[in-house]
Amino acid sequence: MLVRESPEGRAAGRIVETEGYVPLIDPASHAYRRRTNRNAPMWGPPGRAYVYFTYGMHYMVNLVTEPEGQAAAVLVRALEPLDGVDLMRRRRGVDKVRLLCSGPGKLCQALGIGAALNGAALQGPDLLVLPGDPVHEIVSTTRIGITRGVDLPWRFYEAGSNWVSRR
DNA sequence: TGAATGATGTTT
DNA sequence: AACATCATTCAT
Repeated sequence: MLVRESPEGRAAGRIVETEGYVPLIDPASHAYRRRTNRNAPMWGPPGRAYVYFTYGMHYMVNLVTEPEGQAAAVLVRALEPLDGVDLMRRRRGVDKVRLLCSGPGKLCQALGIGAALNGAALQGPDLLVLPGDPVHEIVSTTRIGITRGVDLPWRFYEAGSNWVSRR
């Protein structure tokens, strides 16, 4: 479960879809080659967020998972909205709950995650990752929206979930 | 229900 | 020039 605390209130959801990105062997990873200014948080200590801006209008949030220097991260692609649904609606300008967090750009907008949270602690005042209801059956597929590393089966989602980015 | 497309700014 | 996307539009 991913919790976002802000002055506007709390918004939270259960993580139901992710993608893995690793350095050196994964051509789709921002950290494929080396440390750059943008991907620096991926190379840092685990337990922090890597937030980046893409397509001129969307933020994406990753959870840095491996020890310093290893640059692996998990992209959060979809949440099952649990808390602060009305706040999410306001931020998204959308009514249907199904559309609030069913994509990496959508959930960042719904939770108010932007550049200010790049490098933020995942056990901090603004972001919090907690155990949620367990995911019992996980499906793995190839990743979405990439042009390299297309055969690596590193997208994972909860079987039968209504909240993932593709039905 | 699905394919095509434009929006928009940073990175390489 | 590409990009870890989304909402809208137009076609089936």
